[in-house]
Amino acid sequence: MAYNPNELEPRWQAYWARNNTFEAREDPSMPKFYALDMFPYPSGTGLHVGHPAGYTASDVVCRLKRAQGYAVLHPMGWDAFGLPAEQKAIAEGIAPQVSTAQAMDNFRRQLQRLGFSYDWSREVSTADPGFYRWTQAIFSLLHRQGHAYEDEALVNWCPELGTVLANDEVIDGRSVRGGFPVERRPMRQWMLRITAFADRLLEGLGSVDWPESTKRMQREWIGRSEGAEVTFPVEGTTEAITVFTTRPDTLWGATYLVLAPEHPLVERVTSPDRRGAVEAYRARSAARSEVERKTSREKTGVDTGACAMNPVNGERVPVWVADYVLAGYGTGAIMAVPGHDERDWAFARALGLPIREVITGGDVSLGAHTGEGQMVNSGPFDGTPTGDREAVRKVVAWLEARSLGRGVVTYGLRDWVFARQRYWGEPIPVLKKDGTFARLLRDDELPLELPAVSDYKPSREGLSPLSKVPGWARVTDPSTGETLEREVMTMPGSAGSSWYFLRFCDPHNTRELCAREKSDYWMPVDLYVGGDEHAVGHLLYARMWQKALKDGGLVRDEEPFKKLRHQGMILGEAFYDPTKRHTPDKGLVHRARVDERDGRYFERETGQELERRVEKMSKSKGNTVSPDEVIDRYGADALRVYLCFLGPLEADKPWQTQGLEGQHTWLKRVWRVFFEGEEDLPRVTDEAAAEAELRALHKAIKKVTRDLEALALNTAVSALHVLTRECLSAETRSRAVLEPFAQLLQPFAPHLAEHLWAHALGHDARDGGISYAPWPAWDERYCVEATVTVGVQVNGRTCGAVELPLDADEGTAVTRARDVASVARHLEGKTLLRVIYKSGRILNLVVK
RNA sequence: GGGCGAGUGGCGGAACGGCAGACGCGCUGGUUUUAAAAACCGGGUCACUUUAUGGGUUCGAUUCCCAUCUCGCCCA
Repeated sequence: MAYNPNELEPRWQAYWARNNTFEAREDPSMPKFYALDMFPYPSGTGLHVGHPAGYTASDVVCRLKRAQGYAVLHPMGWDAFGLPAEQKAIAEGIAPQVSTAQAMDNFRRQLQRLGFSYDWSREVSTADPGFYRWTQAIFSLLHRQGHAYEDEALVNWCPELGTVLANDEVIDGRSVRGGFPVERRPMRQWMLRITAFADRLLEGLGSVDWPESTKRMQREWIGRSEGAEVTFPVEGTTEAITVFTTRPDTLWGATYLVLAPEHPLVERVTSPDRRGAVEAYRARSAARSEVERKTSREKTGVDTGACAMNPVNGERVPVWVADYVLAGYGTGAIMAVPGHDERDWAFARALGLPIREVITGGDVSLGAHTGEGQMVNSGPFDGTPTGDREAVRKVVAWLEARSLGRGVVTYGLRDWVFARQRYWGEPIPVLKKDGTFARLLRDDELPLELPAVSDYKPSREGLSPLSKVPGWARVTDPSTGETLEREVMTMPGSAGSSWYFLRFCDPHNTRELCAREKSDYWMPVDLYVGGDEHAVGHLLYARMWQKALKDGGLVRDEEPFKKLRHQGMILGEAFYDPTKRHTPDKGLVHRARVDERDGRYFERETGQELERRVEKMSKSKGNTVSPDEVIDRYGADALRVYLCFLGPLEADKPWQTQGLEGQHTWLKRVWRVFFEGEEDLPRVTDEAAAEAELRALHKAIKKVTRDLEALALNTAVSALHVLTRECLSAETRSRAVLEPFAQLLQPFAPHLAEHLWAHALGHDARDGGISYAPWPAWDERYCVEATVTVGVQVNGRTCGAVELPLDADEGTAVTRARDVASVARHLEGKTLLRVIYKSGRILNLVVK
């Protein structure tokens, strides 16, 4: 026989399951390692090969860590609530409970076929009442902490889906799922006060090992800006306009004020003769979307006829209304400093308003000067340099001393809309009386389970389907006998995922969401792997919950995820008919209808030549590859190795089936290192290994170990390729080399490694297999060579190489280099000016 | 418009500021075979003064700095 993954892999998977090989056990005497994958939404279409790309990386690291003596927690579960299952329920009448359970079974089966070392005894689903009972308990905690409140909020309302969507569920005014139009509409909502955590969310980023780009995105999302609120009295009235500015040092350059069209003062300050124009303008801007208003280059606005007084110098400044000012930011009103702000400058230019220089260093007649300089035309502050925000601090102190304004901090971050008008989510554990909050459910009333319903559509008014379940929506309070109503909104999809990592530490606890001793042992997550599309959503929400739970004494750590890495996407090929570029599907031709000839692609029926593009894998593009079909042909080990080998973890990588075949071929060669002949007789002997083999081995141990710790899986695999080649050409099949070889292989191709361990190396399967065999250590003596090839450069250009002892001195090196013909040629007739010699690296001869 | 990241053979990709192209795919010659596949052994890949382009720093730049172009992602 030969290497046969389809026979061998299921056997070892059964072996791991039978022996609970990957069960995580707390052991205070051992260092711990918690590796977490962002758990998937179990969709009906199953996994494609993009999913396991990240899972393989974390699994490889877990397998290394176990061998290195860590107690490893590596769990998997399901982000089971969500819109697709609900849409399916509306369309086909299949209960989400049923379709989700089926999808979970399929995902679990697919993941298990890949041989991931998950502790399946800790599997959780966010849609399981035993889980969401605690999601509800956390909501109650947040409510008690004052972080959950009801408010009218402008939300993204999608009439077609009958629900409110999060900002990241809306793109270009349409729903991400379904592409239906979305409108802004005020609605009563549950909100979570994530803004209360803004500073802690910023500070925490300083202590985590995350990609810089992700940290930056969170910082920008939080959008902290320091500035001042300054009040401008409106002439002839008792009203005053409060503006927010990040540049109080430019106050003396304010030549007009601008109110957002929605600002409540607009009505009260507008002079009678301007009322008509202002009303017309407000109506017009109400029809424009926020995005449109922010991006439009054309600056429009109308004069209200009112004048305000600049409190710092008593000047009269006109009050305008313009929609480049947004009601939701700051106070909804700005002081315009056209000399030093680009939008203000463009607006002033367009409408003929005065522009004044108050900071030197630019020419305000040509454009806004936004850089630093010295304050001028600024009364007592003339001559103050504006660098380092020192001028800002001085002006704020001056304003505060005269009660003209105060220093404030504003945030771009908005509170978190924490409610959906839909069925398939966690019920919010709240009872109401006559439509207003009565009380939270008590602990002994949880979980508040989702009732079965027959109709999954929202009501006409946009209320969740739960409102239509009479026996559920109205209840009698057992203690008081009062008739109360249940909250019929459910929680958003981001609820369960905001704390699931804690439940994995103690998944079966019926008394607490997670015992402190368990979370204190396992948390924080040592390695979190997932897509960068969650950079600001999930990763911010989860951090906020962690902080709230810490305040409640339920967890110890301020930050849940110590180290974060994003895996890139696996891209597939998609084919397009260039003549149909403007059709709705952009000329997409399904993979099954494409023929390849000489590296060109043609549509089978029509013969039309097609354009090949590498794009994200998706069902709709017909370019997905299922792990099942790959495993059937090549085995899970080959798939795992290929995913590791393809390229750096964070990079987007195109899938090529031929590349996968290459890794399958490599595993077959590994097989032949350990077995020979038709009968697969083990070749391992107890004879001593040759020096060359030991060198190859120890270099491989060193490279694989270091690369794995840096998550450079692709180069680690290439080191194993090299080791394989050395072993195949070696004279001996020494156990001293092959045993560590199998161990190095184990993280990548665990099934094959187990097989080699048991059948080629003769380990008793009752001893627990290869997973916990101590990771081999390398001996540096075998990693350094006695002689090295050193490149020789003349004037920085490489023109040859010499073989030198590692400790050769400069003189020897130069003498030897002169003997090399290609070097001598470059030296002919020149004088040697300088020699740069870095032992073992380079010899550079500078000549003239 | 702003921010970030990336441009290296036919392809995926390697290279602490030091011999560019490890490793793999593809291609190709051979051995074996009735033939093919598989397997094994070998080969170069005219990219060649060269890592998108132009400058700079340096004895030396794929690597560091500046500008330009192209692509991707995010924000607006």
